[in-house]
Amino acid sequence: MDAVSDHRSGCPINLTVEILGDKWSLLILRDMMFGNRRHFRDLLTHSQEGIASNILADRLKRLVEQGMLTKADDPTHKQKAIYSLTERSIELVPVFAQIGAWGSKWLPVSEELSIRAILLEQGGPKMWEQFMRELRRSHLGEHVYADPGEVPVWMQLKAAYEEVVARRGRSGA
Amino acid sequence: MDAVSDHRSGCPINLTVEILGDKWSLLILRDMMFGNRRHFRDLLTHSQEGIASNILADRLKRLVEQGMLTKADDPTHKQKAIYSLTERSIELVPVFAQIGAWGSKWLPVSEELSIRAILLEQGGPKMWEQFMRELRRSHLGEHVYADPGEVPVWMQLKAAYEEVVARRGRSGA
DNA sequence: CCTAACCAGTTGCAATTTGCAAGCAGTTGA
DNA sequence: TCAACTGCTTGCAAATTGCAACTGGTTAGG
Repeated sequence: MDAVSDHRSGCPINLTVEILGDKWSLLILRDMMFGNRRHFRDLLTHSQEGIASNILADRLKRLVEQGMLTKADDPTHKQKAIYSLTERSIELVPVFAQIGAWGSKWLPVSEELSIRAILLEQGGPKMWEQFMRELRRSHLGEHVYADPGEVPVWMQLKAAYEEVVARRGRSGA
Repeated sequence: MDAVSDHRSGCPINLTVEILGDKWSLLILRDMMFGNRRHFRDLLTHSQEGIASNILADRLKRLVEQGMLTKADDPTHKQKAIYSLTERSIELVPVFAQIGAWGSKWLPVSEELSIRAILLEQGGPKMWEQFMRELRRSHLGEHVYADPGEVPVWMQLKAAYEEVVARRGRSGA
């Protein structure tokens, strides 16, 4: 019944690794967060890295059990399930921002896939907070109204991505 | 020869996961960074989570290959190897800080193992930078002099940890 | 000099996890 | 009515993990 029971240790890094420390969980959350994917097939067929369906099913199940996601019926389709981020997974935004910044600096990233990470890094905690508010609205159904003067983060990220893709399409390979 | 060759995708999150996305790599870096461990035996026998020697050997090899660590002979002992962090692994400090903060908030951490994470979060980017300077000095041998007025971060973390341990020793279990 | 402890791993093996391809029952839209 | 789509499941080979024992060499103490 101890906080440590069933875990290798009570260290916050270790406990996080026990949940997210595999080759796929973080990528699924990334796709839900930044790619706006909410359905199984959507995650499966648009996966950049080519996740297998059995792995996806297993990870979704685990993430739901761990409180990182919730699963609900889609009212528009009897077979469809909608997966949503929870508050605890939404609060991974700063973690994603730092990992994205680190990866963009040190690893052989492709330009069109790293532009969003760079933008998110430059935006800083203020932009992260705004993005988390947007995620709460669409995933938790919170009726928070956005500042009418601000451009939604997801829209900024989308525009930046498409700008790079268009530019590369015109000139390079 | 492309940036994507040999990788599942050029996404910074994915590339980071390919390096650190397993149950042990991040913990080894954590122990080197925050536990000041530099030798194989040291990492093996003081591992909170009980890593096996073959896994440790494999991960150290991989981390060296990936440029996250360097390995050198210890001049005081012919059989000893000294492992050091590199600039790229030192720059994971903000990532550790965010993960530690997230884990401390959402997971069943033990108080004595999370106090350092909380302190590092409260310290913010300024403290992270100072800590990275300290790591550069001891792992990269850089001759950067610390501001004489500031208490080293590792010392602050150590003091906070010991304070919790002492307090819990007196009262609780 | 002898010996026990210490050094960084290695080896063998069983159990678990992964990745791939194919398949499934039910649902929907044309 | 039927093809396409829904979220998975199954079977199986390959890779990875975890455990325990072991290795060849080094060093400190008596």
